[in-house]
Amino acid sequence: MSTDWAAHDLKVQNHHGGNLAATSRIRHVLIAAITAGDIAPGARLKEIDLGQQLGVSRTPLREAMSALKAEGVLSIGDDGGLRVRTLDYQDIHALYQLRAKLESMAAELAAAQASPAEREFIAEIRAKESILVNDGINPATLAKLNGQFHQSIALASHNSFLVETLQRLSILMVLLGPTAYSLAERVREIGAEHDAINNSIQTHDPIAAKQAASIHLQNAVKARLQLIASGHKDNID
Amino acid sequence: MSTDWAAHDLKVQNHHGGNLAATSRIRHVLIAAITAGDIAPGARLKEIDLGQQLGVSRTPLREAMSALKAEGVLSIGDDGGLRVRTLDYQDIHALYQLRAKLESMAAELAAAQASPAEREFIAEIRAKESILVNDGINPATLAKLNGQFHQSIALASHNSFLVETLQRLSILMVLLGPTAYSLAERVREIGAEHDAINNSIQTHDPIAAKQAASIHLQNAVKARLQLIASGHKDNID
DNA sequence: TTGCATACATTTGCATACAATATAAGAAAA
DNA sequence: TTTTCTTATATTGTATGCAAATGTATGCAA
Repeated sequence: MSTDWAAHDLKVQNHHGGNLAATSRIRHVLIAAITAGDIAPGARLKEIDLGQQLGVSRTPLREAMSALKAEGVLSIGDDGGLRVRTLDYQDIHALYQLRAKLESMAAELAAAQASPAEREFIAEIRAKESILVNDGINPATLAKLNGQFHQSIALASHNSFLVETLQRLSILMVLLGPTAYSLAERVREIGAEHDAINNSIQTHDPIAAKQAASIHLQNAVKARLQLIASGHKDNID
Repeated sequence: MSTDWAAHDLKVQNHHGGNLAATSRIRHVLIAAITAGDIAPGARLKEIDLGQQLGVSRTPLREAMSALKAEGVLSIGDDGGLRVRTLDYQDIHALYQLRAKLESMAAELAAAQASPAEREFIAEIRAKESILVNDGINPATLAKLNGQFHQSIALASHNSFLVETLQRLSILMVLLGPTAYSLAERVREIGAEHDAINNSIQTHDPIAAKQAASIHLQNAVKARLQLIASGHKDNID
């Protein structure tokens, strides 16, 4: 395996005082590496190797892994070693099923009680996304914007635990493989579905929003299953 | 503050191989201490003191705290110190709102697709609970059985992420204070509500199960708010 | 060849030591 | 008295070393 994925650094987003450096950074780097496919699900993470590649000692590394284990990203395999969690067919269904329920709940609540500023914010993200789609921007950018769209809706639900939970589930999505706004066809569909959600929110229609989000996720899992079946491998919404 | 809560030990429930000793144990002890009210929300956790009381060094302690932070039980306060998370009025609403959605989802799925064995298991727990209620058993035992009831339903949903998420939320419930099956009146109501859920599951009626679970949680939050208003302090379902 | 046992190597778990940073207290100057 | 600078102390962050546990390989015997 190449060792260059340690290059997944990023400005340490330490807004006020938090756990500035290592532990938090390691967590992000590991997630990034998994997202990029540099570390595959099932791969065993050995503390010493990992520490050397990341340039940190085992102590903060273990803390990061402890957190990731709690989040369900890592798990202890049959051999006792810590591994990247693997999702089987049933897990994929379960994950999407739960996300569908929660995303539609978020959309419903957002449509009912988002503030004007929040509605505008959601609309702006959707507009940006729409433009980028037409420009044929790279998948990674679209995936990021997609995440922002969903998160802005979650935030507008004004339910912090819903936000946390969806955040957690979206991290688990990386276990399905690299994101794939690479299928032009599906990209268009996603745009239309996002539009439906956004419109419902803008018109204060909770029922429609809930419905639209539900359909969106239903199509997402369908697309995912197609990808799996075709062995094509790639992550969609 | 008394230091005797370190006595919250417990047989190391290490069924196959897990993290037998310190890190895992610390996590449980801390949760138990918070549940019992020995450590109040908002309290700052200082590594050295804590380590001495628990008889462990800071390293495993930090790992446990790192995990609890990821789970949302602990959070970093304004001063940068790690504290037990405090829930404000809105948080309580949000927590119950999310639980309501997920518990009803679990009940719905369980009613639709639980195996015969799973249905029997759920019914047995309910029966046990019913007997204990009539015997006037202590609140702690009832709370434990209540947890088993809800968990057995979650498991019967056959959605592992739903199980994980509900598990996580139920841990956060400890932040609301000590459990309170101490209100005789509410105990009876809970029994009736559990019966409704159980019956719907036994008769394979997903819609009724969903409805019953939803009502159950709605009443739970109402009871909780009453407790808060009366300053009576005590945890209900 | 298969099963088992023992020895070896690897890896994790924990503790201690060290470093850096934040906090509080106190003294000096305005 | 108030403010600020300094110093001391408390607390968290990181590294390393050691011990225990666990997986793995090798060899022997059936």
